[in-house]
Amino acid sequence: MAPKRCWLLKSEPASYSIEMLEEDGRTTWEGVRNYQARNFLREMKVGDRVLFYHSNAEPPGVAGLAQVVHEAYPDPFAFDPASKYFDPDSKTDDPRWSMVDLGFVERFDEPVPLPVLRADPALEGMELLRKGSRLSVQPVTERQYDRVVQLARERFAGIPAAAPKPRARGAAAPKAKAKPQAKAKAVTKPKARATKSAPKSKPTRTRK
DNA sequence: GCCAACGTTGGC
DNA sequence: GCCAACGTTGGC
Repeated sequence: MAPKRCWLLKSEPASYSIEMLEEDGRTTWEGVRNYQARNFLREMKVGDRVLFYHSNAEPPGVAGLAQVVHEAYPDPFAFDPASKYFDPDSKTDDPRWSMVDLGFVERFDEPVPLPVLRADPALEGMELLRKGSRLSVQPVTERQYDRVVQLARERFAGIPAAAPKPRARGAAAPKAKAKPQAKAKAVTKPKARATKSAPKSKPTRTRK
């Protein structure tokens, strides 16, 4: 089996939050209208792990985990003139935009805020932390992924950089527990924001 | 609300 | 192909 990759996806919680994903169990990730982000979507494989990031939130931060449950396929919203994701230049015989399906994995008890990510030396170089980084779909290394998860656990436990628990020789490494996958109900709800190449339709602004 | 950073568009 | 104008993202 191909090794699983790790990603970070941004969403405005007012548009689509980790809480909504938890409730839905799974969702479609339409609406990405940026070529670089699209290309990353197309690289995704079922089982890839996803950091679910809340942008334009207070505070912005990684709010939980998801996983890829369906690889990339043409984004039909690009063909729908009524959709805010409509792109008249995307033809059905040559779809320009792609989307994936995401499954809920876990909602952090508390999001890991952006300033905490920035302050962590282990996350130096992470795309999200680059000045001016706007990419809504971005790869992260496994090391970065694991570190963010660790930060989430530590913060809620209220302990500083915990020393690893001693483990009996030969004992299996503890697995990060994932909450049971909620029932797979298909939802169709625009949420991923991205640069519009389509002339109409503004993404929902969440505040100002 | 401000604005830096970035992507896209279109005139030339 | 250049690049100015414009629109968007998203932290602050």
